[in-house]
Amino acid sequence: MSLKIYNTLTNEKELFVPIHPGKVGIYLCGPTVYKESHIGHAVGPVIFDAFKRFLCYKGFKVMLIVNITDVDDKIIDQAAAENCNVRELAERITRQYLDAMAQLGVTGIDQMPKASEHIPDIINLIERLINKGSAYVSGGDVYFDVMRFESYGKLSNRKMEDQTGRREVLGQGKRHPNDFALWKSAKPTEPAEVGFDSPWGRGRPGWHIECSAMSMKYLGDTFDIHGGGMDLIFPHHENEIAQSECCTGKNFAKYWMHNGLTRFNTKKVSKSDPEMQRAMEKMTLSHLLNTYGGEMLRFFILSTHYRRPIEFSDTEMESKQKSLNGFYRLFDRLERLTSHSPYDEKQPTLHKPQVEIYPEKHHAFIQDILVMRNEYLDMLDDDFNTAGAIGTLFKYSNSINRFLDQNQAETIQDETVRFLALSAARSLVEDARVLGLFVEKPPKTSDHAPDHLREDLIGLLVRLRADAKKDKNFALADRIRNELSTLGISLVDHPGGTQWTFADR
RNA sequence: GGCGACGUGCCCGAGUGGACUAAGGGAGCGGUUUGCAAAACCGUGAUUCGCCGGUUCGAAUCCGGCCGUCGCCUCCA
Repeated sequence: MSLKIYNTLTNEKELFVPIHPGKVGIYLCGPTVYKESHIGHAVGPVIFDAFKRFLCYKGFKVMLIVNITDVDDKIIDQAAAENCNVRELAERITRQYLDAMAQLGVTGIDQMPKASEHIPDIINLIERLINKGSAYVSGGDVYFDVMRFESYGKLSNRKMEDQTGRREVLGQGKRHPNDFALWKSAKPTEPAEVGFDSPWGRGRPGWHIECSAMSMKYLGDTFDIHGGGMDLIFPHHENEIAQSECCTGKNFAKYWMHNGLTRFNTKKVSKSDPEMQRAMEKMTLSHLLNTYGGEMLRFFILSTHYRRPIEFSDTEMESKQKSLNGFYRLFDRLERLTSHSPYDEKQPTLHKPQVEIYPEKHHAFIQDILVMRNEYLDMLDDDFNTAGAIGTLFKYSNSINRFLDQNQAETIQDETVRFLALSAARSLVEDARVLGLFVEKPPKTSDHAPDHLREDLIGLLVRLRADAKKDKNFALADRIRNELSTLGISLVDHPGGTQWTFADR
């Protein structure tokens, strides 16, 4: 089966045919770095990282670009509020964002261009637009002239007439209310570090132009897929299309993929919504990664189809955590049985030609697994249905556990059964890795163990030893004292009880 | 006001014309197993997919209307 994806431009599921056979260029709109990133900012990168892995699995050579918008009004405002340097703020937030991406296993981004480092490209693009008559200078500002782009509104299905109903406000020096800034002149109150020299005086780029400049720089005038959150369709992506296509005279992106927005209490998670601000603490990436870990968050995001809204809540996170643990337990079970880990790439997966080498009574199980592999990949081919694909991963897990139970794998030493199950689990892991799941074995020790755990455990042993002494089981009592001693903990009995100390104290 | 999305069992969530007698997960209940517990496994749950009409041999799935929730039109992943 071949890949179909839903294209916002046509409002249809389309067969995916890359512009250049075998190669795919993807541009995803990244964050504006002015406040700590929240769960919503992880959705796009996780989905597109997983999508890239899937495309690579299918044999495409993929270039994935995610931008960082580090020149923007909001960064200036926030820096002023925090009384810090604009560049420093942007860099700090960017570092946090990159750290979160690493924890989420987002490894597929080839370039993360920053707006501030592409000012010449942006200026060049604006100049071309002015020369073509699609943009005009007004004071120190430059505006895009939407009347010059016939198909303005083709992405968001908006008609020009509809627009004027709500906001009649004709911006300072704008010819049409929908005209948007390509270049904004510097204001006297703004800090010096946010200004750049341009043919129109000192200033900085408008919001949409950096994405046009950077996407075309890295992927060419026309590229395969442009992605982002659904809230960007208008005006951001609409404006990107307008300015890019006016400039080059060519189609901009062939497919537009928009992910659903994350909600909390049915409302969109947003940095700028004051009501959301109060709940934001538990939705920042740093908090979520600390409490749940990267794989769990990734699993959570991919458990919903990308075009749907994700309903975030702690109870749902906990529910998902439990289901994810089921996979870990299965992997542990196989490791106990075979002394090999399903994470180990040297262990074989299940393949069709292998069927005959196993006894006939196991053929049904093998068939089962092979069917699931196909089902899994079919799901991903159908508009990248990761939710459905993860559903089949659960079926895999159930099937393997059942096979082990039925063959009493723990009590009957049947290496065929055990290693067949291991191979099946290896297939599961390999399939999951197409989405970037189960790439690495999670650490066994809990990072969240409280500091007092060590003391509590010693206390427990001391109490058990007291019970042993009461039962006159002095052999056990002495053993506990001796073994603790070799661990550097001395136990000293007093009439009132037992006192323990670390030997080095 | 304009544009758009969504409404599936207790919760989450796939399915978008026939294999749906609606996947899967979490919770619940009953069972197998177990010294006990946990885990695992088995069984159980929507005669029904917001409501009302229509198209069709056939609809959760297409069309129309209504209700509800949310998003965009100002900054947003």
